Amino acid sequence: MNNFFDRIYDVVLSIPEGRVTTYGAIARFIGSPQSSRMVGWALNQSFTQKEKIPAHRVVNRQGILSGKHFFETPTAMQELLEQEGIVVQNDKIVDFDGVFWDPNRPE
DNA sequence: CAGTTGACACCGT
DNA sequence: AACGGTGCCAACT
Repeated sequence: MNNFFDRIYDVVLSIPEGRVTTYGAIARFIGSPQSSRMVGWALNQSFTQKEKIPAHRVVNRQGILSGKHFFETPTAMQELLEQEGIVVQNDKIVDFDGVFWDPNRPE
């Protein structure tokens, strides 16, 4: 079925609270570093999936909340990240490097 | 069945 | 350093 997406979901769900990851990191984890776009696609479908995907923990390589527009409210993603303890400013994670979590290198 | 899109990333200018 | 254009894989129309 969604073998590809399922793997992406598994990674996203593996993101610890207060941490975030990038599309490139996930794409590389699934074995397709060039398929970063697929990660975004999977997260787009994540809303249709039964499983709850913390898409707010996934940002682009710049640490910018690129998908905030996809949430119910444009501020929902930022609010959620702030709840996790992540500092977000101007739709961008301030200490992105500090909260960045690599699926291939969990600590 | 074929064409276009898509929450990105990387290289070149 | 910043901006623009190209490349990638799979799904959607």
